[in-house]
Amino acid sequence: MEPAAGGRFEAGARTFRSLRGVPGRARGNENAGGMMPVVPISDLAAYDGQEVTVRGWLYNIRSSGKIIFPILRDGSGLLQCIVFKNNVTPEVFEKAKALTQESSLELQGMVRKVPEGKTAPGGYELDVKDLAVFQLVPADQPFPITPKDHGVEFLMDQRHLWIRSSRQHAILKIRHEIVRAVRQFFDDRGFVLVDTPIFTPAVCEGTTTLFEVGYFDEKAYLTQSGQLYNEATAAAFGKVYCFGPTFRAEKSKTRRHLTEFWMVEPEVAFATLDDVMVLAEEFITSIVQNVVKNRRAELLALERDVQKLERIAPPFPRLAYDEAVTNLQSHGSEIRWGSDFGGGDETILSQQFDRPVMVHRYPAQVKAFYMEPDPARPELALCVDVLAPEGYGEIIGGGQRASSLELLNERIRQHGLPSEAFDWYLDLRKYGTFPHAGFGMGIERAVAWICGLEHVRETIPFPRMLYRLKP
RNA sequence: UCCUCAGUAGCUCAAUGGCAGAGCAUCCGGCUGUUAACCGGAGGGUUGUAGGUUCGAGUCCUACCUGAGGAGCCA
Repeated sequence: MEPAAGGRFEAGARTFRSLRGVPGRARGNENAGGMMPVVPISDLAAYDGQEVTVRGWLYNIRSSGKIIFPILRDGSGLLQCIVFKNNVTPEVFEKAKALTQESSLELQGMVRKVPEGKTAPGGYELDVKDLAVFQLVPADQPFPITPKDHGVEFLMDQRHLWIRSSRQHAILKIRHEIVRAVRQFFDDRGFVLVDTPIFTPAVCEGTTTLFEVGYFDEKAYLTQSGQLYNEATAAAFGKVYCFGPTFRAEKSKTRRHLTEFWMVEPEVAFATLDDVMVLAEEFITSIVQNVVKNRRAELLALERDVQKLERIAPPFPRLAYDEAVTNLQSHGSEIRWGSDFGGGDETILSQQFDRPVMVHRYPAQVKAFYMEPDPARPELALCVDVLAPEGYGEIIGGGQRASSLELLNERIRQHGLPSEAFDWYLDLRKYGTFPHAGFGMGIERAVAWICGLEHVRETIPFPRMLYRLKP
């Protein structure tokens, strides 16, 4: 353990000995100095009445003359510690008094339940016996994020520090639970994770702007979807998914946009549009219910209405594009048949239901070139968008893929795409073409909806947006 | 790219065209159960930048910079 550059390192003989025992596992570690286990704050309930060591950062501190309440944060939770002047040496009391916000430290003391009539995070507190500081944050350059209000610009500039705060911590733990549930859902159903490339030679969908990068002597583009490659891997593995970062160079400046975001995309051989609509509703239900079950404390910390999430279950309402247009017009929208929905339209639709609504069979002209036409009405595409409730809008887009070589060639021509870039993709229609379908879900939009956030910028550790590349 | 709004202490914000202020943070002092602790005191400013109007500009005008919200487009 090295002290940070320029930081003060306080180490008495006893302290040094205890600091040598760096924990490798969360529970049951003993530091070299004795039998005292190093315990993460989340596990403290199991150590009631025992002496333990805890390590972390100072979240806040309050004092009252001869009693000091340092609040410790270790990533697993918050712990109120108590330093009574008469229970510790004068040196320990002075060190506790001098602590500054986000200083790193190690505390030793006895775990006990919070007394009747008092409250503290976690319900347990630590009666401190000894204290060692790794680094004292200098008082003349204090931690910039205080417990009071801050503006968005300031907090985004301090994003590397902001993620230590309890609200951001809750959001990112829910993000992790969502990612875990996504993988579990597909893994449990026999899907194979087959990753798709991030450097790509050409446009995927042609409609949106791509980030261009130098690739030795040629140009490459950052992927905007793994879908075309998913179609190749589906022909090899049957049921596949890819999960990784996606890049869109759109100059979009709204609460729903990032230039770099994470997308999970399943693709299923021999599946139809109806099959993936069922898959999508089961998928979303599984994610939401996993979060409700495993991250209830974090949802409550965010003041999310958990009841609204508990209601998420199949079947989701299904709305044909035709019906959606009529519906929107009756709610005052000026949308006309043949055009795509605006953000306001999605909000109008999604606010009418208490669970995600699936809008299917859009006009082919507003969708990507690879969509399979509806055999009953060829002007429609066999596609679906899933709109999250409470006005959150589109979180999933997908559908059935065109399987005819002739049709794809025609579409590529119509869209003005360079056919030589798609020769490998067209091979999939030459060598055992097959009906297949899939969808993509934007992780950040799902996190924003499940957490009940105003903006997707809080759903990813380091957001990349139109006007933000740092930190 | 377009539209709207904003920029004053480290942070969040006040200040009729007339002495640039408060809360938090920091420093000093007080308090043995605090809960964004509280009480008393201190330090802290090129009012985003450059021009202009005026006896006088944080305030009005012009341009630019930075950010926020939205549109288009999208997950």
